[in-house]
Amino acid sequence: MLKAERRNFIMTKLVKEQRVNTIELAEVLGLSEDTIRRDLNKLHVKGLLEKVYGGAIPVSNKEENVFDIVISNEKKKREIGLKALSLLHDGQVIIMSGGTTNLVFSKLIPPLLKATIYTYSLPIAMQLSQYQNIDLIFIGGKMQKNAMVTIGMDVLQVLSKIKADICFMGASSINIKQGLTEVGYEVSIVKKAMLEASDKVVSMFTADKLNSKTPHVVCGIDRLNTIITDLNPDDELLKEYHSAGVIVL
Amino acid sequence: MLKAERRNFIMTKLVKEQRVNTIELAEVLGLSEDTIRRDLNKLHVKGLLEKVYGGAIPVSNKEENVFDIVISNEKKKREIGLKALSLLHDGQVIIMSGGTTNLVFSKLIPPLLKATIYTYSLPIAMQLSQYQNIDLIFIGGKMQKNAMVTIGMDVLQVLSKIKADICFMGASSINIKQGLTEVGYEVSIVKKAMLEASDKVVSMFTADKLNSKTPHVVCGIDRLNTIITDLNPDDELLKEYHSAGVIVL
DNA sequence: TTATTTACTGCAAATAATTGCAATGTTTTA
DNA sequence: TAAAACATTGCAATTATTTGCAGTAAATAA
Repeated sequence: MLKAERRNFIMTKLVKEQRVNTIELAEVLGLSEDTIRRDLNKLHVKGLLEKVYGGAIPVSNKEENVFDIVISNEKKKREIGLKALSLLHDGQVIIMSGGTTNLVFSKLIPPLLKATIYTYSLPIAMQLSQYQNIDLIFIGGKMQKNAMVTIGMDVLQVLSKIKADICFMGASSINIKQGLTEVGYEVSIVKKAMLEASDKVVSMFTADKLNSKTPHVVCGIDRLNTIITDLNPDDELLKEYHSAGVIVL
Repeated sequence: MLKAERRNFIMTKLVKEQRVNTIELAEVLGLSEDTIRRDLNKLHVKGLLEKVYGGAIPVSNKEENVFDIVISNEKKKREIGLKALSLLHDGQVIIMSGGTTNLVFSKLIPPLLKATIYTYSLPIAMQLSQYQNIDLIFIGGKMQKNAMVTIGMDVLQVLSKIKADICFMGASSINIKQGLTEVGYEVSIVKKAMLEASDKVVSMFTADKLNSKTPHVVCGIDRLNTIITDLNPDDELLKEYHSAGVIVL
């Protein structure tokens, strides 16, 4: 592990847990406490954290910035996104749902791809707005604040009027029996409309979502053309999905 | 393997794994570490990666992060925003245009304000999405990428159907004769629609926009109820506007 | 206060990076 | 075509960085 990686690891842990402990870090990283302390000192000098006796905490006066989106499991999500790139082609009409997996994917899109992309996620739209050859259409409506996506009638109405080649859909949970399920009712409705509007449906999610369930059904797995996870496609966990006729990447 | 190929290989691996290790690369490519280091140096000089002890990591893309919005004259814009706060009341229906002045204003809104806000700007929507008591409606449409706002028919259609109490409108340029003018045609059209949809129009801009002109007319100054700048309201520069019946804050 | 835990400092060993140099291969020029 | 100029690569010597350890200092807890 490179030093830079290690410092990243520390910062990520700090953001996630709002504190880090010197001894614990030394154990986890398999290094001496001295080294960890030196890292913490460097990060402190850079103003990235506040050192305290026993470890470190986030810098106190750092005002909460809505534009800093914390992505968990970013590495896994990047692997997923890289696999998904093979599904992109010039000229496609694409619908992208929200979620951090799709956000990571958005960052990996080839800079010169020519495509039309519909989305209803603010962060994804911001990310995609940097691509010069992409026609980007934001699906307006009432904002669901925590997820930063639009929901409701307006969204459904727009989706009912478009026809896309492919749809990249995040997932709260998936299992063989119920298929794709969502935490929120409104989001499940919107996702249903996305399905209807797309020829092909690709669902991307980290393996921890496999074989879990949330309240609102979106669709059975027979409705999915492709699923992409961070696992090897012939992992035991994915066997059932493959048998059910889903392409597993 | 050509040198160019090799460097491509390194860059690809770097993007995929977010790190490369000198020794590992030397093994994989069957070359000495020295050669790899020379490659990494070249790529570093070209700005394609960040060299660190033991290998390299991607260039810290903090600078080109779309989520980091650079705000010029932030201090002045904050002054303007603070003045504008007096115009906010619970229960209002508000339309907010884009621009960094409005973005700064958005950050200053009292956390508990109860209001309905329509906007067509991605950054402003992201900012406003943190307020729990604000009903936020994003006006969808085709994205204009540099400004990160939606434009076009869809936007006009939504605006034609709403009625707001107040509209906070940024400005490219303003002068006594032509009034408010814009750089882009599409944006000027959208702003006209905003005017029509609002009882009251407030325009906020830094003083450097005063007495300047851009190609596309939005409206005469008689159409503005209030203008807010970073100047003192009875500054000489604002006299004419005051005489024309505009409230100057 | 004392005991205990945590942090800092200098030092040495290990690891990595840089530099000059020579051998080899490639391109340009006469 | 041959010679010269240039580029690439690996090696060795030198230099720089990182790391853990030991001793000591500082902070916290009892």
